[in-house]
Amino acid sequence: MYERKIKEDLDCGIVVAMKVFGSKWKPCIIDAIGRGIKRPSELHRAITSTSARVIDMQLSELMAHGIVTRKIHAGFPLFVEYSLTAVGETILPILEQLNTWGLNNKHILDTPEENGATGEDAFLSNKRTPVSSIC
Amino acid sequence: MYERKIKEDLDCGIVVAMKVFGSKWKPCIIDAIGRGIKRPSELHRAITSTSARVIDMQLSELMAHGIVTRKIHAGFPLFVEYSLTAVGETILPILEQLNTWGLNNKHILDTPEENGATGEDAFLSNKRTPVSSIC
DNA sequence: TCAGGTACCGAAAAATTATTCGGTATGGCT
DNA sequence: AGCCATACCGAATAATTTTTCGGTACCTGA
Repeated sequence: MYERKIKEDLDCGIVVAMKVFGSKWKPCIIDAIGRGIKRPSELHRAITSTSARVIDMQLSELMAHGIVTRKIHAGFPLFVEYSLTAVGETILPILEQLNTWGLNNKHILDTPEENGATGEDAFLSNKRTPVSSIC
Repeated sequence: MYERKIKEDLDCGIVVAMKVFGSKWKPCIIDAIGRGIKRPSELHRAITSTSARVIDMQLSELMAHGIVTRKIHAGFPLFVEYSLTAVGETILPILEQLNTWGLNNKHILDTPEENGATGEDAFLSNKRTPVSSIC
């Protein structure tokens, strides 16, 4: 018989942030909306690494947490537009840092072996890649 | 019969960053080591929201990715000390931002219902909490 | 009425991640 | 030898997240 022994600690800001936008695709979706890709069909086309269903689900979670809002444009053609809330906007600079870090350090995931024990090599080889993500 | 249809896209820095330190406990571990909590037994005591096994496993992944190094102090008492590599250090400012964001917005996870559609209320109620996490 | 675009959702399966339990090994102390 | 503290690991299970498949519904123009 198993029984969960450990309760969550929501007093840690990092834990909170990871719960709100730390899933596999939410950062990419927030990033895309921040770049002006706002319609579901556009998002589905822009984020090709996952399925439309996933994007829809994550969008509704983001909406439930007040990160994005949904506006229905009636008329024709009927379409929907997601936008970042004021809170959602505050996530963008963090995503930019995450993206920069990832681009500068993507070699880490290249070869499972060969990790300079000191990390100095990796540090020196940083390229300071300009920011731009297309997940 | 299922068959994976979508391949990963490691050209997105955000995806890379999330893979390297985006798991449930890695940010807390990196944060703790950055604060000088370096011995496994210390980490186990400091991070009470998860088990020792998890911390050990995550540490070895962080080591494989060149984020931390392990030093064995022989003699008595024999003990182990983990330290951040130069690359690992570059993660700290990002964690600080994540923590600040989470502390400022933890109310988001409070009530599953009641989300101001605009997010303005949440924005105005931000407290700009000073940074400090004890996961 | 039918095709085509848009937006969405339910449910099952798969994949991933986290957790628990029960070990091993080393060295010092009594 | 027995006990304690340290550090670590294997394997089964649980929990969570992601993915797939197969739908519904609405509106328009042909």
